[in-house]
Amino acid sequence: MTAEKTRIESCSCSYIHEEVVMKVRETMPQEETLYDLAELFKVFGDSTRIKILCALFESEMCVCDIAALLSMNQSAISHQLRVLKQARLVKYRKEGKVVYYSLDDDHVKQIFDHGLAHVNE
Amino acid sequence: MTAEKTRIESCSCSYIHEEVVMKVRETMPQEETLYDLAELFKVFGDSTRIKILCALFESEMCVCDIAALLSMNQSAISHQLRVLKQARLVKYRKEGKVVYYSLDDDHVKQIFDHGLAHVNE
DNA sequence: ACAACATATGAACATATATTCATATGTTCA
DNA sequence: TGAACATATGAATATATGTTCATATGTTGT
Repeated sequence: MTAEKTRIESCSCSYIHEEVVMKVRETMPQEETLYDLAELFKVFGDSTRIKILCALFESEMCVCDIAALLSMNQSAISHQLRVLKQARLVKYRKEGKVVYYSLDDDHVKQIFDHGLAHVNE
Repeated sequence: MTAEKTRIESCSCSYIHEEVVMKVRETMPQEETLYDLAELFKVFGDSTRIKILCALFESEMCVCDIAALLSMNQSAISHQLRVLKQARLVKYRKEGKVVYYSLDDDHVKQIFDHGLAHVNE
C-alpha cells in the first residue's frame, strides 16, 4: 500500500493512499444505485414500519388491525403503509371498505433476519 | 378469518379481526428488539454511510481516503464513522496519526446484498 | 339518497439528523 | 519543545421525517 504525496482539495488532507482510493472507486456501484439502496434502508429504519413488516410476516392485516395491534391511530398507520407501498415492500387488496395489506417482496424477511442476527450478537 | 365485533379505543375503528391481531401479537418479538433493529437499519439508511460501507467492502481505508473518495470534508466523514462504529458495523486500527477503518460484521454484506437485490428488481 | 364506516391525505408541528465550521486532541518529526 | 498533520468533537444550521388533527374519498346497507 503506497502512500502517494498528492494534495486533494476536496478534503483537508494532504497525503492519501491514492492507489487504494482509485481501486475502490472502480468497484463502487453507480451513485444512483447507492442512493436508492439508502432510501430502501431508510424505510426499514423506523420502528413503526419495522413493526408493521414484522406483523405482516405472520398474516395479512387491514389498516385497523395494525392500528389496534400497535396502539396507534389509523392515520399514522395509513401514512406509514403508504411509505412501505411506495418502497414496494407491501401490497394490498381491497374487499369492500376494508384494505388488506401483505408483504410484497421475498427479500424483506431476509433483510430483516440478517439485521436481527446483528442486533442479537 | 372471523370478524369479531369489538370496539378498540386505541384506534378509531369499530370492527377488527380480533383473532388475527391476537395471533400476530404473540409472534411479535420484544418491543426493544424491534426498536434496536430499526436503529440498525437507520444507520444503513443514509447514502453517505452506505457509500462508506460499500467502499470498505473492498479495502480498509483511512478517514482521509474516504473523504477524498466521496469528495466530502473530513469532519463529515468522521462524524459518520462514529455512527457506524457505535452500531458496531466498522472497527478501526491506529497507525501513528492515521486511523484505518474496516468492516466489523459478517452480516453487513448480506444485508447490503439483499437490499441491492430488491433495488435492482 | 343518506348514514355509517374504513381508509387516505394535506397541513401543521415537533423532533431527529446530516453537514459545516471552528477548534481540540494526539501523534510524528525536526 | 514546537510545527505539521490526521482525526475527533461540539455547536449551529438547514433539512427531513413521524405523528396528529381535520377532512376527503369511496363503499355498504337501509
